[in-house]
Amino acid sequence: MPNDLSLTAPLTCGDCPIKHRAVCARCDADELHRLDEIKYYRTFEAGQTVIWSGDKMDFVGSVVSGIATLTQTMEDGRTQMVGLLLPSDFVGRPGRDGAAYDVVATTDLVMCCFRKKPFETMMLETPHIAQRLLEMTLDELDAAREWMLVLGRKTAREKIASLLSIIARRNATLDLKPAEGQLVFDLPLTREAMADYLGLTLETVSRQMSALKRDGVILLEGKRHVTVPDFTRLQDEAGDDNDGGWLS
Amino acid sequence: MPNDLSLTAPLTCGDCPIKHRAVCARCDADELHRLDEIKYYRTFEAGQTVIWSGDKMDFVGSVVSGIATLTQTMEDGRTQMVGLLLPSDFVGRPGRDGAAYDVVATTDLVMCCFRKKPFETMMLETPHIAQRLLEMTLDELDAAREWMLVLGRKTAREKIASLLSIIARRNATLDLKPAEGQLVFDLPLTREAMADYLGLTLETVSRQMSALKRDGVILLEGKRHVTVPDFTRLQDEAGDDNDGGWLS
DNA sequence: AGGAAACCTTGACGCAGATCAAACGCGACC
DNA sequence: GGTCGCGTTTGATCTGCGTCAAGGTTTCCT
Repeated sequence: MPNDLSLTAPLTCGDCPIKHRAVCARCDADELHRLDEIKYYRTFEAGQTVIWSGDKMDFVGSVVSGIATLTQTMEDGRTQMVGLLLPSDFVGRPGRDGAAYDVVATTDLVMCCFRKKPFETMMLETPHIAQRLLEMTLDELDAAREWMLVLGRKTAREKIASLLSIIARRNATLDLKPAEGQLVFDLPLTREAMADYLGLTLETVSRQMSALKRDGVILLEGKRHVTVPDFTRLQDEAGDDNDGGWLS
Repeated sequence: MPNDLSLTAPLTCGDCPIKHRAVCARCDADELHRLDEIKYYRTFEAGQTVIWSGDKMDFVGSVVSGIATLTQTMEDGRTQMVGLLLPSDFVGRPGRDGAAYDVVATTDLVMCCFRKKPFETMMLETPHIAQRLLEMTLDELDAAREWMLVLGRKTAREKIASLLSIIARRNATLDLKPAEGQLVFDLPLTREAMADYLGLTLETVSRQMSALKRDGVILLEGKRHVTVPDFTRLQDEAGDDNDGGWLS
């Protein structure tokens, strides 16, 4: 039950400097070597756009470090974030030429890219890669659908809680203070980016963050440093899609 | 640019009685034959639940006729539809045992099913199937993300327009009256199901339908028979994600 | 035909969140 | 130090949609 908008195991490749959270058991040395041959790295500064929606996209790849967002924009300027790319997440779509969304680096970003054509031909030759990619895509689909529930049916406070849960869970290994059952992390998003993700305005996000702090649900030091209760740890049985349950 | 929550080309199989909207060019007779060997049909009545979220799911398959919905429900009863399954759409997830959503037949429904285990082993042996499935899943992902924009940023009126557009486009070949640039079809959803899809209440859906009718944007005969302007035909160049543009 | 159960429409009212507006904190740069 | 710009907070007000409630239609059952 992937509760996370971008919780997908990465494609493994030879010498990427990230610690992959999951490894594809089926990959053998040959495939890794061949992936290494067609890959290269790109770096972006915070705020830079990686790809514009509609642009020709000649690579696929995954995030090595930093954070990027996928957003859609309407003609009148309303925007909705449709995905959050954290380290090890995959971007791009074998078989499609144009990008479907804007991809923007919200922090400094390093991506491990594969040129699309050779990647595609390799996919045709090595079934494992297509199967791995299918698994990852299905996880993303689950995550997108879970987010539809958040967008369609949750209150502002619940939306914030859902987002903080996701980010906290992804960063858990880095910043966990296990003794206290709390997760501590730095928000990698501005209030505006949070609002774009949650289908809210930045003012509402700010107000609800203040409210959660006032109510003692979360701790805020400065604007970005957050402490949230770790419910995956404290009450693990209930399972399901209660997003922490930390609302009143 | 798939503008449609469930616009995916089907997996081909030998003798399904549906007219597949797209055919997998790579499938050869062998594969079709093998698919035929492990498949069977199931029928459901309107209102029946195909699978409950969390249940063990021992098959995958696609819709032959009728309409089904994928919905998620929170503990307190709030529900959000996360997918609409029209004829030729695929359900199920090779590699996962439990169903992630409730699947409910909203009309009488015929499904063409494949037992999951043999389907999976076949997928391992025939790469084309995994690749076809990947394409379909990527289309679904695009559709889900487009729906996130609808849920997060559109007004009630726009949401209704988006939904009617999608259904009209899927049914276009059936009910098109090309001379007049209009699409005519019968709504296969109750007001409540529409509300669940759009993140609204059924009252709001009803009011907005009445308003669109009053404003002359759509025609309603009875509660279900609808005529909408066909903007994909009238103003095709602008393209993009203007959902018909029939507001104001 | 009568009655019940779905399904749909319409009205009155209230509230969550949007909008408009002002001001604060903080780092960067002169 | 001053001031510019950006991100953020907070307040006042407005409004779209939810909520509650009543009544209408259609279909189906006895």
